[in-house]
Amino acid sequence: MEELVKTAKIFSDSNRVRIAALLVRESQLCVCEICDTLLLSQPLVSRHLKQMREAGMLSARQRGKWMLYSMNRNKESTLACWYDELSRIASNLPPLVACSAMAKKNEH
Amino acid sequence: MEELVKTAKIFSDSNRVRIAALLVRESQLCVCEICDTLLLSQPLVSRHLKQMREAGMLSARQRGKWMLYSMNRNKESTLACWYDELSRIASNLPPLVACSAMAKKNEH
DNA sequence: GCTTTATATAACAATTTTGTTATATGATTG
DNA sequence: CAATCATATAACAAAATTGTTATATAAAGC
Repeated sequence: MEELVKTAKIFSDSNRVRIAALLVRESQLCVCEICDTLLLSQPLVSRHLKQMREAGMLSARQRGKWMLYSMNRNKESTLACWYDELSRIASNLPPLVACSAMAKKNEH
Repeated sequence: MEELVKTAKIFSDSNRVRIAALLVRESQLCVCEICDTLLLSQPLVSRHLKQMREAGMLSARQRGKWMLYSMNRNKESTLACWYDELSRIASNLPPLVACSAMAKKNEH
């Protein structure tokens, strides 16, 4: 039951749902891309991401000064049944505001 | 999205999850059966039931002085994917403490 | 090495949520 | 019709959550 409640707590805030949906759509994003796309403050996004990471919902890996976040596609978990819904929500979110600094870095 | 967040808010509290699971298992219950089975205070259960009813998750019908609550099996909604999980949770809940007064009434 | 950039964390006020106690309502029973 | 029983609601304190502003950390660029 704790697992279900933990997952539900994450999705009980609409900003976290938007972040999750965006990550489902874009696969992998740095913090500033989420802020710029969803028009949310950086500390707020960082904290939401921390909560989602603690719930085992996403993983982070460092790339230079950027932290890249991506959803954990965990088939076993309660999460599975959310993905269709998240994809649907994602289609109504604004287009990605990509991180130009990171794009430039990646050219090298 | 509001629908998903609303449903998640309901399941973000473990007492509401236990109430939902019990209702899935027992089909229809009065308030005092929920209180006695889950060892929760009556006002707390009443308020949780109100929240769940407002979220469109369950229906109530009056029978004498009892209010009988039951889950809405709404296939279309986000709810569908929760039922398996709720059934599993229900199997770990205490056995039903039935309302003896209502049982006696029903004999007539 | 100093500055800039990306992210994390801390500290705070405002709001929401939970669980309790007390009380109201409304049907039933004696 | 007075007392009782089941439920709902109100009022409250405690705890949790959100969003903000300010600051810390740590990598990169110049």
